[in-house]
Amino acid sequence: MLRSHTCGELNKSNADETVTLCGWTDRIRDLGGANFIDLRDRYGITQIVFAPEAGEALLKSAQKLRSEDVIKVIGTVQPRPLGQENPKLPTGEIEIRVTELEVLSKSEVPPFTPNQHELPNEDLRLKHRYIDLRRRDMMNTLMLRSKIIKSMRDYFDTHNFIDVETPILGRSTPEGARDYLVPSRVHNGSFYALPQSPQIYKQIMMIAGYDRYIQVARCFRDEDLRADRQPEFTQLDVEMSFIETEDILSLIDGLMAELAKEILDLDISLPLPRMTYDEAMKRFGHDAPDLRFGMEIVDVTELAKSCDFKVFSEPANSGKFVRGVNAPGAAANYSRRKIDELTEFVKGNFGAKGIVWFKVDEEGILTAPSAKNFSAEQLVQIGEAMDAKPGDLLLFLCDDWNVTCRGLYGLRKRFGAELKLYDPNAMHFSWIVEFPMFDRDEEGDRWNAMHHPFTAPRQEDLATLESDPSGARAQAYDLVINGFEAGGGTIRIHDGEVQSKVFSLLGMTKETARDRFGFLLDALSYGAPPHGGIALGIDRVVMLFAKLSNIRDCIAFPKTQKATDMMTEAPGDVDEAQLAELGITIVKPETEEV
RNA sequence: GGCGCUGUAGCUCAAUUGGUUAGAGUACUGGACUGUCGAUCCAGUGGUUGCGGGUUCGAGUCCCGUCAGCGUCGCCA
Repeated sequence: MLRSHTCGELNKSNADETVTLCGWTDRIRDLGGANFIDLRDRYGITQIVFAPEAGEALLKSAQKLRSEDVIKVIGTVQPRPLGQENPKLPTGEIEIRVTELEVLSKSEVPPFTPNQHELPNEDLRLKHRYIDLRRRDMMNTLMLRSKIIKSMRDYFDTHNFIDVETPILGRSTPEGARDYLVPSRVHNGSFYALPQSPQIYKQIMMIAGYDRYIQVARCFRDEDLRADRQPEFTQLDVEMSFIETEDILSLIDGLMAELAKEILDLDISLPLPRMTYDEAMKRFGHDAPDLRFGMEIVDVTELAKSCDFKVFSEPANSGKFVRGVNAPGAAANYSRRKIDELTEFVKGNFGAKGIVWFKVDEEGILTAPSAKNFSAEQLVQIGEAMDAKPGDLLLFLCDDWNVTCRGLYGLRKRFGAELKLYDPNAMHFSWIVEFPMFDRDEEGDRWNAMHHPFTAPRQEDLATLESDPSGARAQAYDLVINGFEAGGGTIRIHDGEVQSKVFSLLGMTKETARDRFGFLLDALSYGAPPHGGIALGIDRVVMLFAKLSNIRDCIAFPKTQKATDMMTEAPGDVDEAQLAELGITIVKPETEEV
């Protein structure tokens, strides 16, 4: 070891010890006759002092040090002079009187420093990630991530789970997200696919009799990025045999309670609240609602049917919906111009036609340009339905179910943040259960699996599965934290007959099913236990526990929105020879005529 | 693919309705300073205003295109 101690551990009890420290020079305070340097490593900061007593030469060489030089110093631990302690540092009551200095590595002038107050632009941070990762915040986050993953592993180990690694090079499956493909050299023209999740492997582990499996698994999906989505991400993948929905939920309940306690010292009461998918869509317009605040959606379609205001009555009487939200106390701060902005927001993002709004005045009366279209009684009824109080702003969308859901979800989310309707430190865990088995294909009248084609329907929906597919509910569940889908899973079909029914509803013939999932169907036919599982998005869990607003900040080397790595500049070109070996020719896209 | 925000010194930002030589803090360079801790003080270097076009007597500012980062919709079983 080059060092005897780290920069975070020395205190008064080490007084007079001779120590050797290594680290990066953080802040340098050169007073001419004496030089104070904050020496930094992962563990903390220790002040080292170059005093004239140690010799002119030493002081001179210390004065040549600059930001981010890596040095080794030998010196004695001394209590700081009275009144010179730094209460901000755990090591603040001591300092190191340096007797020897060795520069291990000189640094160029860095484009930014880990201690600066204003964070540089994100592209610069990503390009020089090795400097960004030196920042205390990043170190804390990555250490937190490590701790969370260790807690997860410990929890499942205690519950008798086996950690099994599954292949990264797999086979492309046609359902779901786009695959990342890897060309085969040995089989020119054939490709491996990187796993979107270890879904099929973990089911096969169940069939193989490993009844409790976990894996911290890297997953890959070639889809567009978001603040909470990266093309490669990490899942805590779990699967169990001989269990029902209840077993998975209570297992994960226990994990969440343990994490909340260990990481945040937070007591959460179990079982975590549960809400059906239908209820979530009705009350919040989304299957991952942020339940840290209210502002629920209210359906006033019935009221709207009988009023003279065509914007309300026409959609209401033609099978569409009039639904609204109450933005509490927002009337004063939302001018016509700001409401116009909200209108553009729902038009542009969710395909709504516009917003009908009312402000509630001091007497509790609804006022708006469109109010003249309503009788006084109708306005009162609307106000009551919305639980309107003086100063509130009521916003309505009149459209089909999906547009009202999406638009009001968007408005609710926006108001939640703008009106600070929740404590940003609050943590709300809940389950959304009973997802539909199928949803309608956008183009044709085909059914799509809402989760994946191996998801089991609820027992009580088995009989009507084929007669009423839209009413069939799945044994599927999502864990939602603060409005983020933190995980999701299902109980799987282990019965060949049910599986065939589902395939045929999805428009798959026996032959297609066999072609696509033959190996799994084979496996299922050789003695498959009832099984199910869940996958938690570790990046998102860490983001939420660390109170961050994007998952890039809890990933050491994340990718940009265009899925590039700014540090390594991946993806990059490869040699012609490499391509030739793989039998690949690049077809340049035709340049369009101007 | 659509929409939006951002892009000015190494970094973080400013620059009035489009108007003189594009400023400040910090970093950097040099100097002063023996108790600092976001050290202080003095001086200095540092600019293709992302890139390309256009409008104009004149563009950091307006328009068009383009690139990059971020947010979001589509997409993500």
